[in-house]
Amino acid sequence: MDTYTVKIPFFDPFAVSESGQCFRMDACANGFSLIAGGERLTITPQPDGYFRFSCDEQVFLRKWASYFDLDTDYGRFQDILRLSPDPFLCAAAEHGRGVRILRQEPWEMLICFLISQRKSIPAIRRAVELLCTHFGAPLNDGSFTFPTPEKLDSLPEEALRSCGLGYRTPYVAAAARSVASGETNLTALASLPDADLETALRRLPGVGPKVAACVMLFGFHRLSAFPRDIWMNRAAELCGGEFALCGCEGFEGVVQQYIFCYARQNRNLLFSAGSI
DNA sequence: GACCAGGTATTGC
DNA sequence: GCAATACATGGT
Repeated sequence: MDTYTVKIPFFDPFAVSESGQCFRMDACANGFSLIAGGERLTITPQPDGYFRFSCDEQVFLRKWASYFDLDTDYGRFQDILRLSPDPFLCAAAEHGRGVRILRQEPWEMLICFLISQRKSIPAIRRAVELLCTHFGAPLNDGSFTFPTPEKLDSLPEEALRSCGLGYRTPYVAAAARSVASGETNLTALASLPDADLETALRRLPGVGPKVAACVMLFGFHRLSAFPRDIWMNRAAELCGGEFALCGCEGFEGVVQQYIFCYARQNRNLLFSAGSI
């Protein structure tokens, strides 16, 4: 088995797996394992900030270095947030220092975040996994890739519904139809400026401001996108209603991920309502 | 068995 | 415009 070991700053696979941006990354015996781009990858943490990946150097450099966004300087984000006037942002950034914005596939992000609305993260993971095991392509280790637009488009809605999609079933079906037919060309959308990309995504039924922002941030690497979810609203209340994001222009989405992880990890501490 | 979940579309004012 | 409401199903 080929492996490649490399030192990566500002990278914590656990933090990434808990960040809610991906739904197919799990803890395993050796560390963490994920499926993306039609392949499984295992990440084994090593001492002193090194990580061992289950692929050779060439594949890592060609594929995974980009996936883990190694060209982006997260140290700069950390430096800026450390000096933020908002103590909540300082704490969130420190807590989330190992989070990176993965460069995931737009199609997969579109479907995952259509499903995500009013579902808990465990429920999202379950629905996504059912979609993959039922309609994805098998890998040699018994797992499955994320299904293609053509595959989902070929299915009766009842087949989609059986994966627990509920009322989101027609949203997923319409997205599959639009992408498979070429009406929505996700590759072409990648070259649009942020505002036009958002407009195009929101033409799809079930894509509102929050889902569009997630697809932009996690699928198109638009780091300015700031998905406003219930965790942002809860956390913002602790900050007097709104976050002080001045100075964070261009990487608001990274800040959002820091806040998301921090708020969820400390839900009992921060939100004493208890029932959350 | 309530209650809530990475929201959105629709309706009514 | 903006507030209220329905929405399928699963996790806790």
